[in-house]
Amino acid sequence: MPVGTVASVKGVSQDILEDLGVQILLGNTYHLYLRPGIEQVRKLGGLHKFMSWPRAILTDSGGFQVFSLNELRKVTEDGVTFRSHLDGSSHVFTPESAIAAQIGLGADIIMAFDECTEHPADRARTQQSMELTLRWAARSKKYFEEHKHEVPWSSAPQAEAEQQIPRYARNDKSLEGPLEEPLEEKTQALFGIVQGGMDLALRKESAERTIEIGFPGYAIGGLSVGEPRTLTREVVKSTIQHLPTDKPRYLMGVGTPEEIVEYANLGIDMMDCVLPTRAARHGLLFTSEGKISIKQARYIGDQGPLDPNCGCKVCARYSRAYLRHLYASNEVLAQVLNTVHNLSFYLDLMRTVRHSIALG
RNA sequence: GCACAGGUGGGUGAGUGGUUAAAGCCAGCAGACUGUAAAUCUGCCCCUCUCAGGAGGUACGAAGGUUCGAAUCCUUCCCUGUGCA
Repeated sequence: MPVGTVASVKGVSQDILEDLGVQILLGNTYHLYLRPGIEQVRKLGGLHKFMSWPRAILTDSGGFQVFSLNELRKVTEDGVTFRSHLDGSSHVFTPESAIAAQIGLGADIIMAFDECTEHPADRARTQQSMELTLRWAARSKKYFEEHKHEVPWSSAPQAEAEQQIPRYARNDKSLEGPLEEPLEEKTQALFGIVQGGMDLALRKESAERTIEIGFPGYAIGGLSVGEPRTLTREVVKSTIQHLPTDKPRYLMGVGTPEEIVEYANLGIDMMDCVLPTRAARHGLLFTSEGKISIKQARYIGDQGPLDPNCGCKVCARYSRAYLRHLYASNEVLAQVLNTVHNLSFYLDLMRTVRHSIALG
């Protein structure tokens, strides 16, 4: 899932994303809540319509932002008080308001409001944080069940609503990949999030108790927060065993090309990461032959394609020398082309993974 | 020719007697980036050694001088800009 935090995958337009075969995008409740505002998006017909994205969207609840904004926040039992990174104004998110916001945005998949436990954290702190996330998960679900029919597209006039119905509910055959039976109810899907830090026992407990609350999909959160990568893998490998195989299992916030293959191999169904898009903007490109820092002087006269084994439009058309020049010249086009390539590389990789799974 | 204003490291531009190999910015080089406060951030960026902490050399237009000590003060010269002839 490419990340489009503010209803924009930085550097590329929606038609490019469609051409790349992107099936689902990530958006962020926190950012959209601050600007342009949930009510504004709702009035404009929901996030799909607002950003003109006909396929699926997943919104993150804002739990992670609260974590990353760490000097600007205050966590209590009820929720989180934080200050806007835009203007310093004070706001409160609770499980209820985070879900209400996500209903207002109308994404296909929405996330329970969680606390992303910082790393490192001792066992007591990790457990206390995990317990809080569990209580918030129950509150998230309760609020969602009571309000899930209020999404913009479900309350819109029929014709318009049909257009805005998310892809998974529409059973859109034009998209690649096997499709399951359409859901009976045309509502959003609220996923729970497993926490528990780096403590495997707590991870197990968090998984079991989150399952007890009951969600149509489960995420593993609280990773990629500064821990060594080997530890991330260990926690995922252990945690996933406690999650049902007949529900989507979503690992939040990873990873490198090597890692996403590894995690898929462990059974992870969904992943999101800013890495391909951010790295692209910073001149770091992923190729079949490893990472390439296109800003390096060695590429100044390199007439070859970025990745000879890549079929993307950038590799088909432009040389490394040109891409380096665009980057060095600070051209916006560098960001566009680099992002197109990195996303293309990631999506190709995932297609290969799906193909491999299909082949057993 | 005269009168002002200037000449600082690849560029720009601070510094106007010692704590200055000389701020900042740009360019250049390298690195980081993993549920996006990120077109961002970090390091290097005169030369030579280095046990990486440092050591030595050269340097603020040129040449002389004053001084314990000069990019900073003085003299002459060269050059640039502007104005007047």
